Amino acid sequence: MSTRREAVRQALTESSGFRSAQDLYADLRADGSKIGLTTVYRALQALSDSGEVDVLRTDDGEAVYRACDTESHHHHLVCRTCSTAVEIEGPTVERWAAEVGAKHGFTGVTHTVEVFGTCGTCSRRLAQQGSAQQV
Amino acid sequence: MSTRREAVRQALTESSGFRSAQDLYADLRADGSKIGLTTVYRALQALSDSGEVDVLRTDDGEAVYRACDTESHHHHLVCRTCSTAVEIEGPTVERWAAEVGAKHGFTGVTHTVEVFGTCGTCSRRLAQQGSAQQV
DNA sequence: CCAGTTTTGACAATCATTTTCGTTTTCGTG
DNA sequence: CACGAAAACGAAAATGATTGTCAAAACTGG
Repeated sequence: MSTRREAVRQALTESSGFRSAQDLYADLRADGSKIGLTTVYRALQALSDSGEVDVLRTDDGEAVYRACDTESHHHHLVCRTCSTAVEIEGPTVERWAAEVGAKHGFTGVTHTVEVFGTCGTCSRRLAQQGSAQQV
Repeated sequence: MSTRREAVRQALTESSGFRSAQDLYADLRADGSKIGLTTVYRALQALSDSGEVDVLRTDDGEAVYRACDTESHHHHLVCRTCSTAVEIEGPTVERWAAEVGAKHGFTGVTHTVEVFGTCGTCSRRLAQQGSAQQV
């Protein structure tokens, strides 16, 4: 609804990867916005509550957000270097998780699955830098 | 090596679920130990570096640890209520993750997979409380 | 333009985790 | 056993992301 929240959603949409609240705040300020950090957090909270953005935690516990194309259940293939993410479906995994849960008598089974790696672009760039010392 | 680290490992082994550093610190102090919080963090850091314990992040970003039976790659089926965890293998998932990564040109592909649910014991208890109002 | 509600943002407060740094233990060696 | 270096400790301060507080600003219907 509000303009601010829209601005945050917009900033998030401009990136194909996951961004942290602090990142987005920096982006928006860099673009000249006078938005406050608190508002960015509030907007992200609202957006994730409504399912409009996906959230996940980095290894050091920081929350990162992404505006995905689909709001239906999916997972991500994330580049460790540039953080770009590809949305992936995994019917195989969905079934597997449900079965594993049931087999052990668990109810209300859900799961989190994220795949990490180095995307093609970053792989090539890193390989070049590694061999030719082009810094 | 050190006695303190051994105490932390021990405290962790006594639980079948994931515990946070703060939890373990409280446990140890409750048992009369004079260990410091800093040491608990250091021990957990060392233990996870050496692969002796598994770490994952809760939804609110807190790090939780578990002393698993095997040091080889595996995943967990975790109870949302009591945090008890079962170690699970998922050859299907391993293959799937590798394929997905390769298909999109990613290299050095890894993945995180955790399954959550309510374990049988907790399910029954919650069901009873729900129907009979036995609080 | 006005009273009331919602949104905002500066600043303070939280809380897990990390650093810092002086003290205590552990250990190898003479 | 004694001694000094190195490793381990722990209390307290620092850090950094996130949340709470609260007064000012923007928006609403009338």
